[in-house]
Amino acid sequence: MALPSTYADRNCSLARSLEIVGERWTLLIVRDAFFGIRRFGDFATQLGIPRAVLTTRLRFLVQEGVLDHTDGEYVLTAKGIGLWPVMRAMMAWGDEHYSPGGDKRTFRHEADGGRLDGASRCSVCGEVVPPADVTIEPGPGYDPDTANADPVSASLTTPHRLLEPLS
Amino acid sequence: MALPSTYADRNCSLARSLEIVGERWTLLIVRDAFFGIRRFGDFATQLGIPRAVLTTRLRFLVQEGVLDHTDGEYVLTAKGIGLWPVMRAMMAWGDEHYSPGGDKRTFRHEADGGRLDGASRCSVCGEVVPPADVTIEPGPGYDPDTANADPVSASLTTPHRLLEPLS
DNA sequence: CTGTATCCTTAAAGATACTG
DNA sequence: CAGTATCTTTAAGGATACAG
Repeated sequence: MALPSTYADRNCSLARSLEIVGERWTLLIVRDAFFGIRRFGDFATQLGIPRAVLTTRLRFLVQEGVLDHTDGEYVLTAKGIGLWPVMRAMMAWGDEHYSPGGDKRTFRHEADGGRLDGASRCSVCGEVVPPADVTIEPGPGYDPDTANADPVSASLTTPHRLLEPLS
Repeated sequence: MALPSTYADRNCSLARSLEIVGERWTLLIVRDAFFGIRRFGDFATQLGIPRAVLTTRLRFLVQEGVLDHTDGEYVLTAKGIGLWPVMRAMMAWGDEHYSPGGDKRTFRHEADGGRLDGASRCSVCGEVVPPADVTIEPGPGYDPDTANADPVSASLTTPHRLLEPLS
């Protein structure tokens, strides 16, 4: 077979995680879920992912307990929210090495307005802040010119709290 | 085209990172580099990756400045070492949700023997420990039965310091 | 031991149209 | 708006052989 679903080395938790979220598109779907996207069509337009592929990915994430599917909405479960440190670590690395103008997005501790570092530690209170208490806004490196023009993307770049559905 | 090299949304540092390390096998190659593998043949046998694919991946990682290729050895650059938080976050998520017997591997602060959490924070001194000061050993959830039998894998499971070449 | 080079096969991406 | 259904194309897995 060409693309077996399993990496040879299952005795490693990295390989195991990659079997769940290592496929193409998957982490971008999870990211959008953190940013407030919940509906099939919104994922599709925001990501530009083929709808058939999106169907497969969403179904798999629901099956694995990363997303919950109720009333046509896909919402992160506690297990899915547990992926936040992964997202942040990847974003921080990308910002550091591929975004000379500064971070693409700024995350803040809603309670005190402190900036969060790559490990979600607040610059004001020093605590690690869970995603439910985090707000997102465009960062200094965000480039409006290369952003998508659709309404969904526009909602995404409006400052708001993580995990809350888009208005 | 089926698998273009670029995600639509480049205005996101996560998407940008995934363009570099989001391809199949790539993060496992980086993991093995952290664990001390440096030679083409060792990557190939440890991962069971087709040699042609390995060639492509290594070349790309060198081109992107994640690996340095000198004297037939592939070694992580500072930029590559910067991926450690990503690796750890993914391992921690996998351990939590897919390794009921406990963590597959234990990471310790070599200086004081403290255990490191998913953010590489030491349980003894409380500091975030860089990979060069970290030792790796099999964790409680490590299953020797499902481990590879080859000498390379055996070296990997022997307690040792990260980034040091295998003996 | 480090790669390249074939050749075959298949999963899955992309594009587009369509159904409930 | 949610999701299927086709159809074409391609990356990459698997096997194997070979060159420096």
